[in-house]
Amino acid sequence: MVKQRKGGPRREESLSRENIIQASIELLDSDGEEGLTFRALAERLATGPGALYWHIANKSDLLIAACDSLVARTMSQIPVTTPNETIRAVALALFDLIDAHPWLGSALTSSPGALPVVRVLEPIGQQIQALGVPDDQQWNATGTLMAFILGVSRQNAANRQLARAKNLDRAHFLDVVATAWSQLDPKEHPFVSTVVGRIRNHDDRADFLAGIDVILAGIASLQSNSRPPLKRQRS
Amino acid sequence: MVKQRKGGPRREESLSRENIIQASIELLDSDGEEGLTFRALAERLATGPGALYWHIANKSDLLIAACDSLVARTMSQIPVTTPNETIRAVALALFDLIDAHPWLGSALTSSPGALPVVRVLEPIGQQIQALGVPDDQQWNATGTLMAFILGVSRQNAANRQLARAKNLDRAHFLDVVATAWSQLDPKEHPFVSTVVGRIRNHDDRADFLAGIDVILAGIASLQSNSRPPLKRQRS
DNA sequence: ACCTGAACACCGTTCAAGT
DNA sequence: ACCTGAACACCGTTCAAGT
Repeated sequence: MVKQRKGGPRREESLSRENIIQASIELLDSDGEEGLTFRALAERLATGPGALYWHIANKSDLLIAACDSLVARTMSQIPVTTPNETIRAVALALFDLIDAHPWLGSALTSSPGALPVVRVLEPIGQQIQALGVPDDQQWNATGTLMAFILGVSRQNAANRQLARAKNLDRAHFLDVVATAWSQLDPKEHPFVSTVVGRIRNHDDRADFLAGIDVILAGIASLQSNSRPPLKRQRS
Repeated sequence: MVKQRKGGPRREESLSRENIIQASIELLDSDGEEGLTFRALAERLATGPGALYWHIANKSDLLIAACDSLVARTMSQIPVTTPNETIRAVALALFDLIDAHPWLGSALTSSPGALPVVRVLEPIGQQIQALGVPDDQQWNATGTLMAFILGVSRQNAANRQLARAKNLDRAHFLDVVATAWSQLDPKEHPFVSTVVGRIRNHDDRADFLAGIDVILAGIASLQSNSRPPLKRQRS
């Protein structure tokens, strides 16, 4: 709406990488992932689309930078208590962050080895080390947790964006799924039939925490057994 | 290349939904996710882009249909043995399928309650029931497994598509990540520093199976809550 | 009923030209 | 050094017009 240029030659309002990143976050939060276009961003910053390319490499670069800005701030605020509690805190913080900014989901997916992912992987790995997990199992334990945390958070974000794109609220979204599932043949879908009733009032956040606890229990039980409890024979 | 029209008026080659879906799969497999455009698809089928809309609703509809075609075939071929072995077989089959067709990753993400997901959820839930997990924990156990399986498979697919887009093979891709991680300050990243050496030769498939076993162990240990979990797993 | 293909309303990115 | 904005090479989707 208001073009900053009008007011006067304030140096602070000139284009900069940080400037552009913050404007991108606002745009992504207000208009969703497909709301971030170079034209819309340029208009908000009262410039032309080409000018942005002086400060950022491309759209992927911009998305990762916007993502890292939020992830860095969030992860720096996690209190460290016991290992399991800290892992739960990191997991929940990321879940809530992605829930509040669904576009983070795809940003994290498309930059697997980049800084944002490291900011989550590192504290979880440290707590796995603090739990006393043997060296050769640390990667397995941490990777499993990490995959679960990112997987759930991203699917949650995707659901939210999907509902938004179709102009459905959460209740309607779940209703569509529940209705579809209840029309399946119960003989062929005994499991889905038994859980379909719980779909409408389930709590994504509670389910997420329960999953974290299943994995933490698995990590603990693999350690406490002197012999490997789940020996695989063949694929 | 060859326009079917030339040959003659073969009725079998006229446009149909099934026709379009199979051509889409070929296009997605050969050219990747961004290779599927209505113009390219129309050219391959020797027609115009508008004609496709007579048979399919939109691009999302097309992607889900193509996805379901592959998932249905794969899931129908899983042999049912013991619960844990069957769960591993389902998980591995989906992992390998998405690995071979990375575009399945986004197709599954963008249709959470749809048929393709149900085809995986149902057999896993059935085996969780067969394991004797109590009713009120079945959703938790199945959902945790499902989230992990889809999460890992999708990230794997995303990595593959990322590497493809940058014209990197797997070795180079891992090298980029390993190099970036080894340049981080080891004091601030004690965990990442210890695992960076194993990045270049890790096996995604083996890591995936190890994660499945962690979760299965967690499910087993949560069931026998009071006693130490020394139950034999081969049922 | 089914197909055609031009047209609409967009994209990300580039680049000669400006200051 | 930094910005402008037209231009390029695309998209998904629509729709009047054809058969």
